[in-house]
Amino acid sequence: MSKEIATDKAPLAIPNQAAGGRMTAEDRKLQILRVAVSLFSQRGFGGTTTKEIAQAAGVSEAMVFRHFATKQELYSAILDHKACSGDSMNPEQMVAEALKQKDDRAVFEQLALGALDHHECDPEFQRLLLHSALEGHELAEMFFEKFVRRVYELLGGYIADRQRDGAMVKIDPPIVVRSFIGMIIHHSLNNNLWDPNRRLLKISNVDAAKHFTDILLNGISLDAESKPRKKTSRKVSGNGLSRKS
Amino acid sequence: MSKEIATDKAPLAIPNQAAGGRMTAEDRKLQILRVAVSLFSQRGFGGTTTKEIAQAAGVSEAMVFRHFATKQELYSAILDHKACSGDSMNPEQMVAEALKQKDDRAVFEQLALGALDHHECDPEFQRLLLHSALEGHELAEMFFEKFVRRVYELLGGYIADRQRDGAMVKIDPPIVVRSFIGMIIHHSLNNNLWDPNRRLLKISNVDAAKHFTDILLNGISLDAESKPRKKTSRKVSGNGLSRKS
DNA sequence: GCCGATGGTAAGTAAGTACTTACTTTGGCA
DNA sequence: TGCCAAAGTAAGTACTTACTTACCATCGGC
Repeated sequence: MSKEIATDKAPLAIPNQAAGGRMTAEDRKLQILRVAVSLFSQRGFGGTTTKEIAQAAGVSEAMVFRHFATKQELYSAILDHKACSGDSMNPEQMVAEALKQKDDRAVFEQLALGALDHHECDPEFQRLLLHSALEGHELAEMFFEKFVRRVYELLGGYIADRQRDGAMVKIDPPIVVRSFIGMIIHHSLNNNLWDPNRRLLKISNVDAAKHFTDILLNGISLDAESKPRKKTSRKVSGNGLSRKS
Repeated sequence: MSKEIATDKAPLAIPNQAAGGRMTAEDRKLQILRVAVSLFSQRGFGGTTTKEIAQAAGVSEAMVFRHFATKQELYSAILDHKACSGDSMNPEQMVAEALKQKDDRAVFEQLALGALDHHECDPEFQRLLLHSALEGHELAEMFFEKFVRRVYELLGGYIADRQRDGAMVKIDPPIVVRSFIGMIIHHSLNNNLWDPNRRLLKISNVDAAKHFTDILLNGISLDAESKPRKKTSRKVSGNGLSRKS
């Protein structure tokens, strides 16, 4: 009662040909891959059977194994395809111009908007990535090394630069990066996973990017008293646990 | 070659009695539950077999089914136990004092520190919750309703209050909450899932809580020029995509 | 010392599971 | 037209899965 296949016999997402018809090997392989992406992202690797994949693609199980030697190979092919294909976002070129001009607001806002849009139009990717991270799949590690680390270096480097310029407070740059990426990823995760119908917060990506950038750059406090803004890192009083009045 | 049981025959985490010995039903049930928590959090529901659970607990598979009628029931019992037991953190009482005194820094910092510490000493919970959210288990929804929503109401209410006081800029409170929670959860997720050996950022929970609070309250910019701090929500210039010099 | 309740098990079963084999259909082209 | 490589399948195989059944072992009370 819980497991229902998206399509019972009619194949979904046929690249080149009419439903039910015979396809070229390449087209069929791509179609199986796409179907598998959808199922894996919904149920994870262990939760998806090769039979389900075949059914959803409208072919026999043997066809799945003609194109992908093992289920594991199919899974890897998916993550490869997702991670390496052109639709993967490229942070460097996305903010290259803003970086050059040292336009802080544009740097952060564009990065946030790019990530939010990307996650919105390809929510499967985030689920897939989470599944593979939880299952300890090597491809999650690869994504981390090839993408996450790069973003940290890019943004962290820029922040260090701006600190030298005297334009930003001297907090360890990785902490700032983590804070900002945290706002973005967590927001996407909320939209895609926890709260898809936006019960807690309904906001456009553009506005979200703006506000996250606003908060990062300027904070939310207004009373000047609590803002000893100098170039040294601010010291929080004591342990911050019991300040009276 | 990939699946290894934590213990091959010696049971782990025996509550009351020596290994191999006979236990009371209650003790055994609790032990099986604990073992299952560990396995489910590592491999997820679909990725864990009842045989593995039995082996790790040092009993026969039949014992698992004596205490829990089905695998699903065991899973639910785990999430129930995790969500309802006393070790679940209570945000209200955690920051009650700080709220009363309107000590912004203490409110956010204590909440952050509480959450980070909680996630650190019980990393299984976060993994379990993610698995159940991805698998669409009802208990994820329950957690969301009973915990996440409450935090949003608590913090959001406080922020609205402080905005009325003229102490905070007028951004929609849920956005501020999402930003802050995002920093915290994402940081925990990095520590527990993506980067357990802290390659990108090595920082104590106390320091992390301080810095996240710092950033939220004060931002990172130093140049006064870019900070038109008035009580109306700041307007980001144009679309922020191509500002020249 | 034996007895019933309870903790515990060995050895199943039926329904999956990933993956294979031996076979049939089809479309393009010499 | 006829042929053959490639697309496709039905029906397996060997193994694992969640779950059962029928049977022991041990402990406390009489």
